[in-house]
Amino acid sequence: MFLGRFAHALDAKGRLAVPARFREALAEGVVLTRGIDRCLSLYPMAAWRPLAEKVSALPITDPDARNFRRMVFAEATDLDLDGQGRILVPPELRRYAGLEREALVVGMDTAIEIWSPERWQAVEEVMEADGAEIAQRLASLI
Amino acid sequence: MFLGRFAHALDAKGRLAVPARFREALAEGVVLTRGIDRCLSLYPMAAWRPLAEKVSALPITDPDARNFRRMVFAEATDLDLDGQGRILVPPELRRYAGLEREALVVGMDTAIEIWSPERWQAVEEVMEADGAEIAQRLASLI
DNA sequence: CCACTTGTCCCCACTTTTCCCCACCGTTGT
DNA sequence: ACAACGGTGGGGAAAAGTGGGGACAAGTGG
Repeated sequence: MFLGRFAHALDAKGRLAVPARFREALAEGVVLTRGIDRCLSLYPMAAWRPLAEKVSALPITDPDARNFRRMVFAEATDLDLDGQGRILVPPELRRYAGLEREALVVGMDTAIEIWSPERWQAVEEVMEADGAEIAQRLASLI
Repeated sequence: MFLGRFAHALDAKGRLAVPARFREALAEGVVLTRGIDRCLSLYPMAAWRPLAEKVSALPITDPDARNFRRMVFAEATDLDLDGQGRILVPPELRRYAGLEREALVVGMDTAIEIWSPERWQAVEEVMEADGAEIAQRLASLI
């Protein structure tokens, strides 16, 4: 269970420290991939497998499904934490998420998201302004 | 589990280095063949067998099935990696996929695809433009 | 049947990148 | 105040990618 938001630095090599309290759940390996809304998603291996299997099962006869699979798997990377509990974020993913010197590591219960501070702030502002409305609209889904 | 996208050079002899992290899963031999959408597909032998059996089982009475079968098997090659972990891409397949100096080796979970950079970019552009819609449409299949 | 040409494969060497390890520093909690 | 833990930074060893030379085998023509 991942909770909380942590500001960590990306060093010159593109490494990012995972909060110590998350590490135990990630010891079996992780998959880092593009998230929606220009953030990155980090899945523990156990959570990634069922997701990957669903995508793999999409009909190969459907051109859109083929391309969708390509985007999901081509941009994903399987990693292990290094001895210091860090992950290496590939340059392509760094660019996608707009990460430079600083990054926010955000617990999302079953997975982890990684945000550039600027983009995160934009999300926060939206929620601050329209949070009540948004919650109301989602009421039917819960 | 094959993940990620790697740019590697085809040398003058038509050899292509397979990313080191993929090699272990390919040690038992591989089959290289035409993929859909003008890329090449590289299957570990263990994944190829059931696929070949499915294609073989297609009804011989159907003209499309006959042609599909020819396309799959006639251009397929079974290979082993050389000492450096490379495969030799036959000229005919190189031409089919439009490969020249550079190639992208793309993990697709259960298999590997090989793309010319130009064609891959075209796929990326489609997904950038319509990715959100496509994802939404496919959501119903997942 | 033999010589020659062509293409394949194996091996070695070089360059670049990756990753592993160690050391430092700040913060937290005792 | 001190110890321990978590985060940050960098140097060096090992591996990966690339290129080319030479041996071998197969196919072709005389």
